[in-house]
Amino acid sequence: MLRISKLTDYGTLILAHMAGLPGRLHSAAELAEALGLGLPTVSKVLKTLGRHALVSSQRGAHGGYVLTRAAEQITVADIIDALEDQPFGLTECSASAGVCSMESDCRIRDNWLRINTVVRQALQSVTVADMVHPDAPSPLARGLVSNEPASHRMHGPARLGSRAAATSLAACIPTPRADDQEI
Amino acid sequence: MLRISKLTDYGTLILAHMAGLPGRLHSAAELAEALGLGLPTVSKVLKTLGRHALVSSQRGAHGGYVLTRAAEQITVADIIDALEDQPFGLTECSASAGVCSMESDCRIRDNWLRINTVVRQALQSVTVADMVHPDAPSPLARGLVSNEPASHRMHGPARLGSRAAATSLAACIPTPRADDQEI
DNA sequence: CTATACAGTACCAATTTAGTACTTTTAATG
DNA sequence: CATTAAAAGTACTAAATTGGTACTGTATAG
Repeated sequence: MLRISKLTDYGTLILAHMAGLPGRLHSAAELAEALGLGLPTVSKVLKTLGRHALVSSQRGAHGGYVLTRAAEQITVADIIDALEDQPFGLTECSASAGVCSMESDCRIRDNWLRINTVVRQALQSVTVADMVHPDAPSPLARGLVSNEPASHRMHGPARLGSRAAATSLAACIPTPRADDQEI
Repeated sequence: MLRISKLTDYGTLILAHMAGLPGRLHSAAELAEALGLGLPTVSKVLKTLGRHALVSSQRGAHGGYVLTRAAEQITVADIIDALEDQPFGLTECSASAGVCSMESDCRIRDNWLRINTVVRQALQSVTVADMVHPDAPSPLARGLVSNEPASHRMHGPARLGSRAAATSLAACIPTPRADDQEI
């Protein structure tokens, strides 16, 4: 139904909460309490996030979890990759391969692959840090086209400068059409 | 799991196939045969598409379905809206309202709303016609930034010229980050 | 008036997802 | 070194969603 799973949603909540008090250890119990979620559930999410190296854990008494990277460097796409078990892709045939039945030479598939790319890029453009800071407008809102990206965006590795011309999603409004309805 | 349902996928196949032979009536049986799908399933999809006015039906002997609009004016977003029963939105709280439990003042939600918008725009930018024509590169691929949009794109209503500066999704590569992994 | 084809409803089966329980391992601390 | 706090791992149950089918009704062409 084109939804992320609840666990993934919890993941964003948990990481955002942890990002609010950086450097500190957060026990699963503390997070469950703060977010109003069940302890086993929070625990499960954190374990998975740990397995994907988004948080690291300290076992034993006074243990807990910490973010392994700065909140600015954890994207929504990362969280989805960690918590959704199937590989990313809006359709089965575009996520995996060779499942498409027949006919139409599957030009369709090519289009899904492209759509996937765009969707994924949208998800990669939002970080946990964006979720936390109330003041800073989200990257989707602020005009990133101005060649001065938000400062906290600077210390990520691999910022392909080559595509600097179009870093804004807000500015990226593809031609809307006919029955433009509310979201 | 961030997937569209199979029925929605079938919907794109069916509509694309119909778009290949425009003006003609297509019976559910014919489509099922051509696409290698079960007749009841195809029938179900077509009924739903009919209810959402993407196809119209002719009952009785030699009846069948036709597209109600030009293939250029049916977007992937339209198909999703018709066939997925829940309202569009990547998270429950961003699709509906007032389900968010507590805490964090839900700045999170705002961000999801924005992400939704971008994703939806991507889905709105691809039409059934794009799925069919093998030669014409998809709008996601071709550089729409060039101020001459593909001709078939012209007869849609409401083409907000004001945003003409950035009509390309391909050009819209938001700053990629750290662990850029394959899709 | 019969055959064909859509319309609607309801149902069943299978998959996915969410949440829970229980056991094991690790580390801090008195 | 025993106790306690906390994560790790595994497995299971229950609920929700999805996909597919069956059956009954209605319209139309010939």
